[in-house]
Amino acid sequence: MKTNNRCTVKDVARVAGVSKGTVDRVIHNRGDVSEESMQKVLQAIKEINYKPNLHASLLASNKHFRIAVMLPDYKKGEYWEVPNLCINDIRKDVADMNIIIETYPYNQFDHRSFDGKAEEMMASGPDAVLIAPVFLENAKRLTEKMDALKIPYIFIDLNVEDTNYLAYFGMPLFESGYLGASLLLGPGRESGPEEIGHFQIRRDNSNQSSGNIVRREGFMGYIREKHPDCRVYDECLLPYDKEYNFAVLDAFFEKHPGVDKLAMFNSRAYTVAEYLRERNLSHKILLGYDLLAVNKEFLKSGQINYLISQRTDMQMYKGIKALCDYLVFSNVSDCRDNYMPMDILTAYNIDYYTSEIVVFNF
Amino acid sequence: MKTNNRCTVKDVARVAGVSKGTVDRVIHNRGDVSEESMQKVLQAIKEINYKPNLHASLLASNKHFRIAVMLPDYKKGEYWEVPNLCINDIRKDVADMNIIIETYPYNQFDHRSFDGKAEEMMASGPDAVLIAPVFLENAKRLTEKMDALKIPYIFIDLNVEDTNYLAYFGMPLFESGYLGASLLLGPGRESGPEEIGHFQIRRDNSNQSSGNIVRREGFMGYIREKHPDCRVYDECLLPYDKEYNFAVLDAFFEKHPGVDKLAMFNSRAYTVAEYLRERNLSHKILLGYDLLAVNKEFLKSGQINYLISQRTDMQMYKGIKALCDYLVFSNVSDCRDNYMPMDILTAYNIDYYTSEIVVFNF
DNA sequence: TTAAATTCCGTGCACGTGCACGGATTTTTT
DNA sequence: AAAAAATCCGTGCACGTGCACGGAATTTAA
Repeated sequence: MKTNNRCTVKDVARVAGVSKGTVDRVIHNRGDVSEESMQKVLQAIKEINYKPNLHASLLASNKHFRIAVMLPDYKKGEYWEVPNLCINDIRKDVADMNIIIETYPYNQFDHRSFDGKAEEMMASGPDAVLIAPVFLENAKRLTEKMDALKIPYIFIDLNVEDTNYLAYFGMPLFESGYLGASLLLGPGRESGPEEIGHFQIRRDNSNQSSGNIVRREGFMGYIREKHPDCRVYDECLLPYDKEYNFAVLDAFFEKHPGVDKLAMFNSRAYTVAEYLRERNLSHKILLGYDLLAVNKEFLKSGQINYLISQRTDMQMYKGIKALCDYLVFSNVSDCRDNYMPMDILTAYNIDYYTSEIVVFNF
Repeated sequence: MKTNNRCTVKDVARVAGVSKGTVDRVIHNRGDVSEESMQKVLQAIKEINYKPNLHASLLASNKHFRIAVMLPDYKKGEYWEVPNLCINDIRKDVADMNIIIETYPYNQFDHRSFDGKAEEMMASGPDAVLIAPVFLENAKRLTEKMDALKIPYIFIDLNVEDTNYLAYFGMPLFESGYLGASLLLGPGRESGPEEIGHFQIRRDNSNQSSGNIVRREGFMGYIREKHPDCRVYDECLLPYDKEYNFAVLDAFFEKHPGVDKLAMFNSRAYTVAEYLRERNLSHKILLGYDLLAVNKEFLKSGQINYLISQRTDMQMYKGIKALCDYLVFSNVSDCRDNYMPMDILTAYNIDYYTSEIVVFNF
């Protein structure tokens, strides 16, 4: 416990032989400074390695930044629950830094809902925006308005190409499919034919971006490269119709009794896991994505063998952090497209898969 | 961008009908306050939901906390390199919070070095200490001195039982062995005999804590439970003697030609990986621990199939954060023993295994 | 040569909290 | 009853930066 001795504007002023007002004008290049004084001040700053005191600065300039967040709304246990819930934590974490977060949740199945919330959001006049752009076209239209007003924005989870986004944080989709195949087939596998089942969920809205297609490409890429004699059978399920799905799966396994390895490229692996449990087919290996609570249960009970996950809360934190850096310091990260780690989860490491976030602002 | 309107001590004073000095005395319960005023102030604080302004506080009480860090010194590419290097980042990240980090690196092969650095460290009079206690006995003796001076301390990576540590951050060793076995044997394996090789590194200093023994127990636990007809053969290597090790391995595989799955419970899987490459034995499955640069290379080239890793930098961040919370707010986390996630790394997700740290303090 | 405009710069207050000092009131002692 | 002690509390300055105001010095206009 000792006392501070970092140098201040007053020190800079003394060294430069000017007043602290002049130093201030130089630092915030606010004009009204002669070239001579400017050079003296810059020299002094460098000489004594002056760094502004964040606390004094934040205290004196008593301003708040407002960040708007547009995420899909959610039902309990669904994919978007975690990012939504973690907003509250983030809010607390950045409150001390004079940053206010406002949310504009939209219906992920209704693009008009997105447009409505976007309008509402723009009307509030935010300083920066974070968006999960489920509706690519609508999001793209929104970017044009933000560009016009010079409001910086960041994409989460999905990316909208050819826009002026400040940064993007998400999973590498192709690679996550590739990784999935490598897990399902395992290392040291002798070559030879093998049958694999792939179940997708039918989508009705073609405007929605579908990362699953890219994942499947990655998956097939691995198989083509490493085990070209493997065969993948696709089948289509429905989001919530258990009876229908069970019938489809019964038919599928009757037709393909040799299929022991199963993959799903969305977050609904629990659908098939439920089937495997009820039909006593636990020997089949099932791979899924995203750590929903129900997926976690099936992972622990053995119906799901691998889950590939990313820390969705981390996307949020990194996104907000990037916006803060931009707003407060005009810092733009050198890396626009940021891919999150792909975490491999099994029954034996899932219990220790806790939050990795460290926030140092008290 | 709008202006702040959070309430201040002045507001509390007004509501409570006292002066801000009295409010201050209540907040820091520094005595000299009548029971009556105390109650009025507490009531007022609750009523208007007063939260102190961190920046004003940090600015006014111009004090610095000093945290001492005792880690093993390292050679490039070794296990302790990452924690050591990340200290510099942490230092920057906490500098704005009036926290100074001082390091006392010791020789991890010489317990007298530990004692010497410990003495030096204690002489400097730190406010808190973070320790990686490679030498359990020596660390234990150090804790007694720190207890006497009421200096809080935290353990990293290894834990010293029966001490008053504030918190511990590390990998769950037993479970990491259990997980390793589950990966090596894979899901959906039919029961039947199988031979597994385990290579340890000879240690000469019994005072050094050895997590590897616990890891092996976890490994064997899985095999006993799930695949009791598997057989594990142990073999002993030396840290740096390539010629000796190759001879040992040659003999081992001549004796046990059926062994195709290999495990090492320390960070030196690269030793065996090098052998496998030179002898063209890439079909054997090798499991190791800890993401050294050289292990990463062998992972990508296929000689190592699985690495189980933890984010060692995260240990450091969480440890320092816990100390900060204690020093600044007297906050003690409800959880003393904190186990880090066990990350499964393969050739196909390693490239995206980047730092997950988000620091919000600017 | 004087007045007006321009350029440049110093002064001083505000932000909200920590803390030292000393004053006012009450209680205890002699 | 007077003096001493103890208890309680208000005032005011300091922390380092942001920013507004106005003054001094210089240049331009009249």
